[in-house]
Amino acid sequence: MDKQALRERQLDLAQQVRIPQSSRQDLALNPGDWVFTTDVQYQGDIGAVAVDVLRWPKEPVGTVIKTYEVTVPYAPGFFAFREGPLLINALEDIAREFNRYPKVIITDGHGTNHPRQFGLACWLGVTTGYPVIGLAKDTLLPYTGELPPEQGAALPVLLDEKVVGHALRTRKNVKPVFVSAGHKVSQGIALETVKQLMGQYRNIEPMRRADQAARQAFRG
DNA sequence: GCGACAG
DNA sequence: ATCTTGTCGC
Ligand SMILES: [Mg+2]
Repeated sequence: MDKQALRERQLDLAQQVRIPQSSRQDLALNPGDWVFTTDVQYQGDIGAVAVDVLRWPKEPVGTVIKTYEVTVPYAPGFFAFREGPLLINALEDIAREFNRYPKVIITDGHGTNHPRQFGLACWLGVTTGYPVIGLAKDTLLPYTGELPPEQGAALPVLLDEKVVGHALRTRKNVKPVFVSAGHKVSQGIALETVKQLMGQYRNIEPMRRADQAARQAFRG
């Protein structure tokens, strides 16, 4: 598939994305709910997927590591087609081996903060039906305004006057991360959920663990 | 045309 | 993302 065909595929699938407008249909996390956070490390054509499992709001349960072959090259704006299938594999393996299913998933990559409002978190949500939140360290779209230096400060990211995500300062005086809804969660709840997972570092706690674990897969 | 880009 | 340990600075 060429770029234009992939763009059309994204625009088509984007029709299936559901971002709740009323709190009635929004994500509601209760104590003990399962939250999965994913990250992937790449080495050649191998991808090591790490899935951090936690019970809301703060109890780390463990991290699962799985490796799969990677067949799709990276291209900005089309990241979902590369990383998405690996995440599906990992979720299927976890379901089979541990009989465990997430209430929400947090991905290392954007949701609606995307030129066609269809980043990795949207793709994963539409593909699986799970609520998904996108979390990335850089943004393709600009945010305007002066982001206060304090931890917890946030500013919206706009696309055609629509809020498609937020810049969130997870640590004082450090470059923000970017939070956006992927599927079945509002921008506001996505932001609040990530805020509650902030720790001492720029990366939220579960993403740090996933990053660390995936990295570990290629060492010893 | 320039620039610049999730992982 | 990867190549990669110690070192510099807030
Ligand atoms: Mg990553």
